[in-house]
Amino acid sequence: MSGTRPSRRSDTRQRIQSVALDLFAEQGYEKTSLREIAERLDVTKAALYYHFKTKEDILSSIYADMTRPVDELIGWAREQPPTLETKLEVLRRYGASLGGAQPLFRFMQENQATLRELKIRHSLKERMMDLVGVMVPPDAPLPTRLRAVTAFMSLHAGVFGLDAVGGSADERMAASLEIAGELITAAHTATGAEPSSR
Amino acid sequence: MSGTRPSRRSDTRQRIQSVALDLFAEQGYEKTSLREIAERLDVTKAALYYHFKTKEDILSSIYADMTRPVDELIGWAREQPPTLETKLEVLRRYGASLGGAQPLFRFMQENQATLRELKIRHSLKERMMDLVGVMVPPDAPLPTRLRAVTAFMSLHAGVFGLDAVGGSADERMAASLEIAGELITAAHTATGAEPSSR
DNA sequence: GTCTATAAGTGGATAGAC
DNA sequence: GTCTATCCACTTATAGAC
Repeated sequence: MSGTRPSRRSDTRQRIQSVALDLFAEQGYEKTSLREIAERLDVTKAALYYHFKTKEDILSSIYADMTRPVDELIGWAREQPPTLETKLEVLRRYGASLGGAQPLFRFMQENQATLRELKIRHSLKERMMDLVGVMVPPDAPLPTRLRAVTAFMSLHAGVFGLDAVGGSADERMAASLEIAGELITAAHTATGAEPSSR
Repeated sequence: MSGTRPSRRSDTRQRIQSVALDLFAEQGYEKTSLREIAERLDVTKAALYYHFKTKEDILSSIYADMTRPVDELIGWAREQPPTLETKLEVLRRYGASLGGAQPLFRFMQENQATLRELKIRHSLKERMMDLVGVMVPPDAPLPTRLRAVTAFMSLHAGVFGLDAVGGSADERMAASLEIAGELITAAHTATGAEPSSR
């Protein structure tokens, strides 16, 4: 190897992403100005424009970089046999992904109105439906599909937005996984995979 | 009665609220300008300022006027005996409230970041916890409390944001109530009210 | 009760020097 | 790769006429 790759490209780009995400998550996208981002980095607005074409471009790049794990999870899940065990594993991995990209997911959940207007795949809904597709067949009855949706919402609830309910982050995650597991189990058996004692 | 009350006060105030809510829900709070609201009503910005002190004041007034039913529901629920039947009735009534003030609740769900900064009781979380307090005792274990939270989230999911899951609004509401009912039933029996066949 | 006019400021974005 | 300087559209909000 002839060195550590000539293009470390300066880490400014990543520092911008990091600071921008913090501010976006804290105050919302619209209320965060480029001036504010630049100030916190001790550079000027014009410097931002060297690295990113527009404000929206900053957000898009963060989004693309951080959602890869979830996309990989969806890809992985589609290759597995649709057993209950697979589905429970998806829940566990998804929960872990949420933890890893917490500020981004929190931002996405709290700024849906903004994201709807931007050209970013607004992901919350779309990815959710991809995941639901892994959990239950597309022709499953409505309550069954909704059960799957609710399972993922329970995970989201456990990871952010529920400090009010108390407990540590780990405890909340464990509790969420328990509830999500019950919902998916109910949905799974309802699809006729293994008729339960009903 | 000496007439229909002197102060109809001009319905302009209400028309402003109505148009503003539409736009807020459609585009988000920050992206909606007073000019836009005024234009759609064929009045000028200054006219808005006659009826409301600030932009935020418009939103506050909408909020106050439309969330009364939920506050009343919480009040009602607190006077009832905490039976399972009471709790299921709370779910039904809450679902109906959501339907009645759909644009507002959708707005609140999609603009959490904005609401956090405004001086409005951001209600989504606070009201949710009030309702949870009706459903399970404050000292209930974490998974039990989280089950109650998830039940309300399921109702929200059924009312808005889930066109992707298919079905009519009525069908989604019925399915949501079913799932929410299951979660609350589990939480209820878990608190020792009536040990189930477990 | 609604208007015109304008204040005072912020936003995103660009040109061009260094 | 980062800066200075600037543009201009647009924002909330106010003063005061009608």
